[in-house]
Amino acid sequence: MSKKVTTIKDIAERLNVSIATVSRALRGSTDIKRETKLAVMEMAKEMDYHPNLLASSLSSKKSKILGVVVPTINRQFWSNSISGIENIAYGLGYKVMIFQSAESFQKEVEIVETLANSRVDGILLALSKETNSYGHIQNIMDRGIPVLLFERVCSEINSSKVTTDDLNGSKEVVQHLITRGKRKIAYLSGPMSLGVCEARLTGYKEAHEENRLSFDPDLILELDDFTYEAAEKALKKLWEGRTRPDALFCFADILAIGALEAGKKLGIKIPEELAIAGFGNDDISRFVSPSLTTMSQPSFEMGQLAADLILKEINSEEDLTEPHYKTIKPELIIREST
Amino acid sequence: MSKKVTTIKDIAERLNVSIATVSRALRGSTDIKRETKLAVMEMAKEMDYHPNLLASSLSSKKSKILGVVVPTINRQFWSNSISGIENIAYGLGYKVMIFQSAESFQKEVEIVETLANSRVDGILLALSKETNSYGHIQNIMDRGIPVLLFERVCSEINSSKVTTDDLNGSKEVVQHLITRGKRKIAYLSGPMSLGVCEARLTGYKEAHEENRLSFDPDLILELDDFTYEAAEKALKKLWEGRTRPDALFCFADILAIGALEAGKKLGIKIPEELAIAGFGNDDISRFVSPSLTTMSQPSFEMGQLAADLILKEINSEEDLTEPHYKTIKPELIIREST
DNA sequence: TTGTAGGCGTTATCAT
DNA sequence: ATGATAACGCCTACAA
Repeated sequence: MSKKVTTIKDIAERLNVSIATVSRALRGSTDIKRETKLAVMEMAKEMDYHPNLLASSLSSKKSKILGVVVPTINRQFWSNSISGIENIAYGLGYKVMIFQSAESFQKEVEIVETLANSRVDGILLALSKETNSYGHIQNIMDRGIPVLLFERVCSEINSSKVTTDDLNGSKEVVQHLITRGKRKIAYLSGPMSLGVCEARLTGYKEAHEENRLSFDPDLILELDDFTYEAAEKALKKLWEGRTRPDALFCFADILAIGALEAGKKLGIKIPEELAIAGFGNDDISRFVSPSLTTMSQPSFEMGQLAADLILKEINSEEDLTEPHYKTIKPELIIREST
Repeated sequence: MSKKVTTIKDIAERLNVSIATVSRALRGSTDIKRETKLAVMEMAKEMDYHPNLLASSLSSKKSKILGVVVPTINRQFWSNSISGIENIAYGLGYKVMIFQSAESFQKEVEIVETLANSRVDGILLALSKETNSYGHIQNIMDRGIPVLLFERVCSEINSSKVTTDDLNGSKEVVQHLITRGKRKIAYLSGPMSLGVCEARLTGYKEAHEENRLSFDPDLILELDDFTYEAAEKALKKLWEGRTRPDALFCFADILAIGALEAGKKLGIKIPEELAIAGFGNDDISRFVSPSLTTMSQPSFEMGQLAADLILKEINSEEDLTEPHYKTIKPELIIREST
């Protein structure tokens, strides 16, 4: 009993009209008689008709699907952004296909290719930390697929972009630490290949310059993994290093919390001996003790903005739309750890 | 300069072979001469050919896409499960389309319909908390689409299922609290419409029965929202209620942590005056203070298992495969809060 | 091993 | 307002 799936053709036959008419009626085309339209819709229901989106997409060359690529959905920033993207997309009739690159360049390349081959209408992408060549992205853009880079962007690609104001955000945190009287501020960074990391380093430097302070390059550590363990190791290294820091600014809350816990284990007084600040304002940051000072990134809104931008691009007639750049300001949340 | 996209037809023409040959060569069919195969692949590269997955799916009636529906990807349990699903699916050449029902029945219905219309090869679904009728699911199953329910399941649907052993897990936690000398154990539950919540309540009851203890129904609170705020309110209510609890078992870590923080604010000594236990072992649970006793759910593995099961179902010849039920045991993690 | 030809289910372009 | 009919790009018997 392989239940025959009804198609518009079946409906057309039963109604003695052409399949074109059925197609039009079903999609609410204007130039169609009220009665036929109703008849079609009724028959569709009666015959338990369900449109085949594949066929529709193939024919119309529009899939109504947005592809999203993030390093992982397991971190709050990313899952929040995705929610924001979905929120906007869904309202406009778009579906979202989500992929995780797991910080692997190879996987990112595969995913992007798959997405393109699936004929998604647009791709929202946050680069993996391994990514430092961009041919795969340029490729799909050349194929005519709109791309928007968000949060993890690069200057080599001329697409629309949505980013955090990392430079000023970072500067603000460091300024805050300086104001608190700290003078040996360490920076626990991610890999500098990431523009975000670099931008935050620049903010760190500018804050020092503006206060006519120098800083010890030894206090800048580049971590490969965003894990508690990596942060713990880094803290120990810093604490035993030639210049013992009196403050620690971390690239992400997860690192800050790893360091904070490690610091507590070592008996370091926080914030007196060592002030700690993070970036991201993950849920968890308000619950650790001492609670964590951090920059709040409006991740949900960033997702919304990104989706909004790319959808506008997709639905704009002209092929020649200039890429849009949007930067969102993070907000300093001062808590006990500083 | 609308760049013409090359198709297998173009390749065929350039090579003076038939479309069928090209199609076969590209998909590594066995009965094809080595040389022609190589020639085709070379030409494909030269002409910058990219397969159109839409067309392929339409024709083959296989999309190689799995649909996943969860309440939200913002909670660790769900994002971890999804990672597990993706992990397995990706390895077998399947893509994953992720949707969030946002706990809305209406949205769940729409999503399921969309997924079915997109001709996904299978759907992995965790019910929204609003869902208490299941016609939309039965429908797509009748349409021949494999469905697997995970974590949030129901007995009304006869599909494969992957669940946590909620009953025994819950019983174990409560037993643990009893062993600690607690006798007035409150249960902060989600809506009882969810099978998970009910199962954990049963575990709660059984633990009491096995210890020949009675419990006060007033100590069982049903929350609608999984938020810190909801938990805070609930705790206050319990604390001022007619029976003041000496322990609190929460349906999810997020509730436990909300209660824990609220308790601290009220000056309640944890665990002496009030022991608190959660469920899920979110990252955050080890960082709150006192750190949280909780049941660890292997969410990633559950996702893997779920994907594995449904993919087996999809790729099994017979249409008549019996649904599989798998239950995964959670593990008690004892920390300071009890 | 390769070619022919008829789908797959819609949309879109011309006519009428 | 409706109908024919050709795409859309690929797959797959069936033939050769």
